Amino acid sequence: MPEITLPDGSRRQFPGPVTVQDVAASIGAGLAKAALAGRVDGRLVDTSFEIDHDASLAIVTGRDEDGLEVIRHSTAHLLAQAVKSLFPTAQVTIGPVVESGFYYDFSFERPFTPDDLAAIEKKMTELAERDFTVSRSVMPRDEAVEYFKGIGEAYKAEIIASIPQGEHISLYKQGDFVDLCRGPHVPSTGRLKAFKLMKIAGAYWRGDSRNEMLQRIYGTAWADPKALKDYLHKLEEAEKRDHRKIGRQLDLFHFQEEAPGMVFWHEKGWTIWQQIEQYMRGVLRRHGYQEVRCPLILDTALWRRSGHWDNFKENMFTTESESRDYAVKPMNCPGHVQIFNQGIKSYRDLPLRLAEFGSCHRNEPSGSLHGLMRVRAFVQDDAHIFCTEDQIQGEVSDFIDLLRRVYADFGFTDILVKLSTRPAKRVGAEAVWDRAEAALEQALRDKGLEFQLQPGEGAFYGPKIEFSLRDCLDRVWQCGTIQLDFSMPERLGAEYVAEDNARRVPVMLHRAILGSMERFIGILIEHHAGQFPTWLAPVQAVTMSITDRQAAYAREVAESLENQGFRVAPDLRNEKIGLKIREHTLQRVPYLLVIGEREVENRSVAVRTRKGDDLGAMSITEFAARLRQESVRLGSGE
RNA sequence: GCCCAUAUAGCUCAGUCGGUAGAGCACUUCCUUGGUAAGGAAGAGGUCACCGGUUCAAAUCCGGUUAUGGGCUCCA
Repeated sequence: MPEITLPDGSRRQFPGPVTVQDVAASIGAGLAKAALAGRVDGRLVDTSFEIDHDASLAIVTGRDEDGLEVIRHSTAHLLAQAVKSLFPTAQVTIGPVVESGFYYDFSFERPFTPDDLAAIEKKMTELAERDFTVSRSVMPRDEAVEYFKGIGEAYKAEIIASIPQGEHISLYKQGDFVDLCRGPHVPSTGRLKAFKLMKIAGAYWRGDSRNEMLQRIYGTAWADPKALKDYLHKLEEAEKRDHRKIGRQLDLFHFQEEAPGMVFWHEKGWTIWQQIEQYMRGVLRRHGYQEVRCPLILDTALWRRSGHWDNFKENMFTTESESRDYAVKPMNCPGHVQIFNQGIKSYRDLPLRLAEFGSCHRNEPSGSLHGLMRVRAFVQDDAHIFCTEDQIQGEVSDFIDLLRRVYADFGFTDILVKLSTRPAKRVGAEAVWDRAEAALEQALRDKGLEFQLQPGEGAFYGPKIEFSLRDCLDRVWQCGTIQLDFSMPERLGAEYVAEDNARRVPVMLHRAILGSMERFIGILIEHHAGQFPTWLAPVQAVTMSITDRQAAYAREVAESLENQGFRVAPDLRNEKIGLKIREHTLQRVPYLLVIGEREVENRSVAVRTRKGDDLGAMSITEFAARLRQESVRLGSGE
């Protein structure tokens, strides 16, 4: 006599074992039709799952996050079924759910083409309409290995063989297609009615670049056609915010073939850069940093001592002169240690914070370059803090606070935080790593910050906290970071005189707030869709004459505002005011100042915003006050 | 680096079966002096990414290189 407790707290008695489907049907026909899965005592199960004891149950439909996940997972199976049906020699591997969709990796003798993709999608629709029942069965591991070997699915057999012996594994069958899967799945393929295959890509078997390359098909799936349409529309909108597109439209920067992964900054893009750099200088000044500047190339011997040569020599640019070998710096830290090493440092000098807008070059893999986000030549807002072990906690804590204030000034509040711990390839003693990792974790916990743990993802010299932001397509890019380093100071001979007159090696913290200027500007462009806040806008206002008779006054107003430190340009062209408004609006200039006979007479300007709001006529002084209020470099660290 | 795709005017793109390249916008000149998102006319502009091959003939077909895009791997 199982008693089922539903999410609203109501209870239902059943005379004997019941399935999730039965319970849904007992509540209502509509729910029975919408049920995709169930959550029994917290565990996600198929609608065919039989409940034989008192339990809590939530019916999962397409409206739940869980339901959407089930739909996506089942659509991945539908994809595999379609591929096997059209291309019987293709072998299936894995097909998980990802953000807003799913993918499935196949091994096949030739690459899939866009035509194949269309044919596969058509076949999927057909298979969905035939409404195959999706049924679950269980098999001992060894039997499953033999089964998949028997039907020629070598990859599946390999995956199952890596599951511990003696365990039972579950299989799902729809039509004549059988796949290894933990489930749950939709009751039948007819429940899948809003999906689209998005793209074909290569992916290594088991994510290892030494393995063969499989063919990955990405798709998206939703509870209903409207949700699918909304999603596709959202993607189109996101494309309009692409920083590469806006960079061209707003004349901010360009790339060209002779300098792959290296940016040509145009005046307007460089103006934004300068605003950010000046803002950051203010931040550094108020927070006890000294700004320095080191050589761009250094003798290879120094990179050998720092350990970078062993780890990254294939990604470093090198040059040679008068039989001396140099490497172009990929990092600023060895340079900063050289500055620290000048003169004798006392514990009284610590913490010593050296900052640099450090120009770095890294020969990144050609396939990884991506607009401003991943480049080969970039500038880090880098700094290294030399301190004692006792000072770590406070420095890390202060840094996190500072970073969050700076990000807020740029309009970012949604920050992803990750803690990365010791990698396989590393330097330094285990006990040192233990302390370093504990220190970072403690700092995060003290702030009550949610973070994701990434075991094995740390730098070779120490663990790190990463702060990431998302681009217009929700791709995640690391920006800020703080990394502990107990190794490099020793390798490069840094030391200070302690209170007891002994020589000690300082701890070094590597940290960047924005990360790389290039990447940060890329994210900033997408975040604001090119509509930069006034304090960052390359051109803050344009004065526009209506006829040639107002040219002198329009020029005078622009000059007056320029002299007050604003970025204002006159547009005196012999064009209609409508055209000027259109062009400068498209250029996302925050304020458009219309100047006709009336304004000349009153010594005023008629102000229009890029959003189309008419603020009416005001005096130059009044407008300047408004501009001034919006142009102050924001408040970080005040 | 690996897989797939793409490369035509400053930008966005068209170019069928291989027969010496086209549109819109932008640009230049002229007309127009017009009050809140495109006034009109004329003109100029291309070694079809680069190298090689097939062919009487290549933007077009084939091979290679480079770059870009989407993924994968990597990311101090």
